[in-house]
Amino acid sequence: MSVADCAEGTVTSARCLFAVRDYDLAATLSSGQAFRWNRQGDTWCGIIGRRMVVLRQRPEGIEAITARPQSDWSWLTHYLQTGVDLAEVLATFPDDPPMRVAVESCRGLRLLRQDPWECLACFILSSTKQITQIRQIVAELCRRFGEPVAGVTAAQAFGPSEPRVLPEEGGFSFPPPERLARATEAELRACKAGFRAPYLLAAARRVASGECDLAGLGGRCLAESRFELERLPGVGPKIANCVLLFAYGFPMAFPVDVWILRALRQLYFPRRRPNPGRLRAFAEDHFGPHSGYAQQYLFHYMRTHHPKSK
DNA sequence: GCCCAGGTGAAGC
DNA sequence: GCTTCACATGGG
Repeated sequence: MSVADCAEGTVTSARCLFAVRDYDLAATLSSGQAFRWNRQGDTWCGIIGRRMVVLRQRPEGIEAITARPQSDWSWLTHYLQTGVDLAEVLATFPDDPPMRVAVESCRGLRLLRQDPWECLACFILSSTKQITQIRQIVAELCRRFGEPVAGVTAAQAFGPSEPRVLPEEGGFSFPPPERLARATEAELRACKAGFRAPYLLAAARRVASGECDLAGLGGRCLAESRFELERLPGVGPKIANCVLLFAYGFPMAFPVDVWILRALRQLYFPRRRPNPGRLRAFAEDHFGPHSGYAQQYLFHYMRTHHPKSK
C-alpha cells in the first residue's frame, strides 16, 4: 500500500497510508481545534462527515482505516491538510524566544480544515467551557441529533490476529443545521449547552434558512466573512476567528482566548501589564502571514506546559 | 466552597 | 468609547 495508490484512487481499500513528514497527529487532534477525536492507545478514532476513521501515527506517515473501502481519500487529506508544507509555514513565524520554544515543544502540530457548520456550532458551545466539557456537550448533541455511522471493527483496525477491543463501536454524524433548527431550546439545554442553547438554535435556524450562507463565505475576503459570522447571535470576535481559521483556512485569523492572553502576557510582556486591547494590537502585526498557525502553537504550548487545569 | 473555563451581549458609566 | 455583569455547568 502506497500513498500513490490512495491518492490516485487506483486501489479501492479501507486502509491507506499517507506519506507525510512533520505531522504530529496527537498534538493536532488534541489541541482544541476539533472536539470529536478519541484516543485509544496509539489510535485516534473520529468521524468526518458520515465516515468513521481510525488514524495512527506511523514512522512513514499517517495510517487511516475506514469502515468501508474508499476509492477517493481526498475528504481525509483535505481535513488533515497533509499537503501543507509545514516548514514553509514555520519559516514565517517571528524569530523570538517564545515562538521558538512553542514550536520546539510541539513541532508537527497542524491546522485542520473542518466543516464550517460543525466548527461554528462547536465553538458557539465553547464559550467559558473547558475543552473536556465542550467534548461532552458535542458528543451528547451528536448522540441525540446525529445519524448513526458504521464503526471500524477491531479486525479492520488491528488485523484479525490481534485480539484487541474495538476502537469504537460506531458513532453519530454531526447534526446538520436543518436538524438542530427543528430542535427546541430545552432539548439543547438537555445536552448541557446551558446559556449557549438559544445561540446555537438561532444560528442553526439562520443557516438552515439560507439567511446565513456558510458555503458562500469561503469565496469572500477575511473581513467580509468575519462580518457575516459575527452577525450570528453568540458569535463574537473570538468564535468568528476560530471558524475563519479552522474551517475556512484564513491564515491570519487569530482567536484570542484566555490562554492566548495569558501566553502573550507571560511570554512577551512579563514585566508590564498590557490590557487585552493592547495585546490584540500587538498580536495583529507581530506573528506574520500565518499568525493563526502561530496562535495554535502558543495555545497548545501553554496548555501542555503551563496548565492551570487540564 | 471556591475559582475558572478556547466569550458574548447588554447595561452602566 | 471602556468596564462590569449575568449567563449554565462541571472540573480541579
